[in-house]
Amino acid sequence: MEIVEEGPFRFRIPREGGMRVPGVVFATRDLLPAAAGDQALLQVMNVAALPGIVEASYAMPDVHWGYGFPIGGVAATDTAAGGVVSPGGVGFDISCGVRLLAADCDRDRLAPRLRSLMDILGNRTPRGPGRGGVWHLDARQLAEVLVGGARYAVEQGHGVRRDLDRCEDAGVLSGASPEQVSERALERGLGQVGSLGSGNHFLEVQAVDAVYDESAARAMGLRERQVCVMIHCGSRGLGHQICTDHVRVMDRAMSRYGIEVPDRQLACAPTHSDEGRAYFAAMAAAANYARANRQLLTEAARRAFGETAGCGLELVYDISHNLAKAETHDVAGAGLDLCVHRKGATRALPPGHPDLPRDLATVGQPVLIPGTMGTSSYVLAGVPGGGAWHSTCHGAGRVRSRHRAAREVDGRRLRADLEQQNVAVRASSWRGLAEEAPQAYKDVDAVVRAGEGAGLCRRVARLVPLGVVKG
DNA sequence: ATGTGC
Repeated sequence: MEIVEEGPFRFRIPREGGMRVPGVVFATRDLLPAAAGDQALLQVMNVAALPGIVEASYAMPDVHWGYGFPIGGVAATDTAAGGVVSPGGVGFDISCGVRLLAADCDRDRLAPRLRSLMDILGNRTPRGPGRGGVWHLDARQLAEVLVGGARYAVEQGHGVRRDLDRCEDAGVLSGASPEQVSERALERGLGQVGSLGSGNHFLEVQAVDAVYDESAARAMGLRERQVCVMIHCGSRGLGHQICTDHVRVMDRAMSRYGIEVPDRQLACAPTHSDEGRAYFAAMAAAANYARANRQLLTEAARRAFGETAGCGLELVYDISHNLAKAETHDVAGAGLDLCVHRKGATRALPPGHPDLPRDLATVGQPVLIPGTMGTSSYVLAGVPGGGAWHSTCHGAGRVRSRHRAAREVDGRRLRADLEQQNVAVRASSWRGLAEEAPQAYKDVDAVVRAGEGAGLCRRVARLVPLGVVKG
């Protein structure tokens, strides 16, 4: 394959074969996927063949191999021109995302209480595969969660109104219908609201370690040495089942629409088709589930902080990095209705965008980047003119498979190393911990520098871990 | 990511 360095932080994969648009990768040479067997750039090319794709098949600096679409991929299709929606462009963990809470205390004040706080968070945070959640629902309430998201959770007393002001879409994605969610998905989701899951999901107690933009940080409620909580989780078994169900339906339907894709994992259907609309309605339901999930974990963290440290936690922002959204964008002077897939990529609205919370209108949207255990996480902001439909990276990006990381790293040893660095670790399995070792990931500092260099976002603050509750 | 599989 041909890849052309177009400028700093920007590579181009010219059109060939069935590609309808070029590929554009925002990265440095060092960040390009290089691991043996990593087909991410081939996947960027495959995505470029989707019906209705507009401008380019984009990849963010943390791009790596995924199911059909690369993780770190962004693709928009023109809905009026037969553009498609593809479950593989969202990912199995629908609306997986990050929420950042800012404590009204500094790290020095928390230090003497940190261990007992971590014990309580560790004991009370449901996590690991298949385990239950903190909110026990009946079927009727689950349907309300699927339609109402974090807003329903807050209405039921799990949070405060201001939380919703600081959620993407005010905590609820419209267009969700529980009727499009299978019985099996509902069963899997029933007992998991308020749970982390496993893999790279976590709840971290962090401290603000550096501030790059003082006024933006202040507007977001952040200052040096302040304690924060970062929650990274998604829609659990419910979202996974929805993805599985709709991939199957679309795989069978594609030929009826005359759609051919280079990889079956890119199964898709026109956004206006029955299959496309059904997926969108189910995807929105999973997105609302994920938002309620993060809202319930927020309330659990607030109780733990209140009891042990007498601290409150204010929501900075809640943003998804696995979602397809209906958005209108200016393309060659005309407003087009697009279906924007972001898979392992984060929306980054620029200052002045009408969808921003009023008090962040001049700042831009907070973008939350979870780093790797023991390294940094970042708060970024959207910038004017941001490319790739106002999108940027979502995390460090994996460079070694789970399998290889588990083979090379000893989980107990990793925990001891982290504790040595004063990071308290509450793991759920040694293997799971090993799979998430820092050496399995790209350098998150380099990833966010590349995002900034490519004009996709700007850095606001860096956060370092004090303690991690690992999924 | 996932009751780590069809």
